[in-house]
Amino acid sequence: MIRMNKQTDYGLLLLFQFVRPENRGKNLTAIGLADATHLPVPIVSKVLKRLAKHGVLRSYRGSSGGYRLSRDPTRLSLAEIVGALEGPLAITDCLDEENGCRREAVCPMRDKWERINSAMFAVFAGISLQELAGKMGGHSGLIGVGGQSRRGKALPHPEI
Amino acid sequence: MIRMNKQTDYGLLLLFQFVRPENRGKNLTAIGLADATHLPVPIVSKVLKRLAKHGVLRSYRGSSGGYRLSRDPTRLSLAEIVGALEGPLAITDCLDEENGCRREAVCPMRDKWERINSAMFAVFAGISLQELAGKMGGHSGLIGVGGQSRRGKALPHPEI
DNA sequence: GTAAAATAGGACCGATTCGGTTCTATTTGG
DNA sequence: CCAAATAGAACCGAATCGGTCCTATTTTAC
Repeated sequence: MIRMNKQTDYGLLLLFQFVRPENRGKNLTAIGLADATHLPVPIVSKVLKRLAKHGVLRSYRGSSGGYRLSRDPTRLSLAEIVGALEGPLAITDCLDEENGCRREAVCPMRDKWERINSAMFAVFAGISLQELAGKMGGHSGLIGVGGQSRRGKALPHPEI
Repeated sequence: MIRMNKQTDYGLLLLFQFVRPENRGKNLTAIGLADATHLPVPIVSKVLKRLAKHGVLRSYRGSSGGYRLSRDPTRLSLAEIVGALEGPLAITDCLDEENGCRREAVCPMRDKWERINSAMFAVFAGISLQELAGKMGGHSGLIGVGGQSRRGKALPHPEI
């Protein structure tokens, strides 16, 4: 019922690379990351661009360019990352100004969806990239979750 | 990032009808529900069938047949409803026995996704149909949410 | 100042999924 | 036996997804 698309999956794998101690403070390039993760370069590039566009990564052009985290991984939330890769959370036709339902005053669903969505968001917002990337050591906001991507035949996750 | 499809939306609207006091204990038919909700009959029928197939509703054939809730609405969770309409929660290629990632021992994502997924599930499991259908009176598990369906141009939600 | 290395951004395509419709059983009650 | 109802599957167009490719643009290094 909740489906995480593959690019989100790839994106997290890539972001983990940035958290590795030996990579802290370095610019990582699309090619280098593709090599490290064994993912195809075009995909890596596309995902990185998207992350940069939404402020999760900062990009630097030119030779010796690349990407780095826009912030300390303790301050990058899963909500932000997933939001960058999957589009805005909780866009419902109900809430959409243009096509949306014009019967807010009567519609019984609207406020309920809003509340449910906030609860979901809170779960994601409470998990930092650092926690995700870590060895699950320190307490994380994780209560217990399981996730996905449902279509396509995933490339196996390479070790990071 | 989380997207609820339209049938789930319709499904909840339909289920709300079953919770209305004047409908308690009655068989409600697809045609009757379509009329009450102003949704097209085929869609209503399809959604009801799916809910029945997954045990949210119980169906009765023949004339004077119809549907009713399989359980008291206080004991039907949103997790169950959404699961019925959107398919199993948290099916990831990672976890899929057939095509899935064969590197569980190494893969850094698997347990994290599992935990995140469980957290999401817990949010949905903690909300009953009764709470959703209610006037938001008594305390509900809802912390605050907002939701959606992103494609298609939704029919406006009729009053229930 | 020029070449090389890197990102930016969008077009594109096949495959899948989604939303919705329709048709044919099957069951049940009168 | 007929009518009313669900069961279930096939089907179709449209939108989305996963992935590739191509053409700017920017920046560094020489």
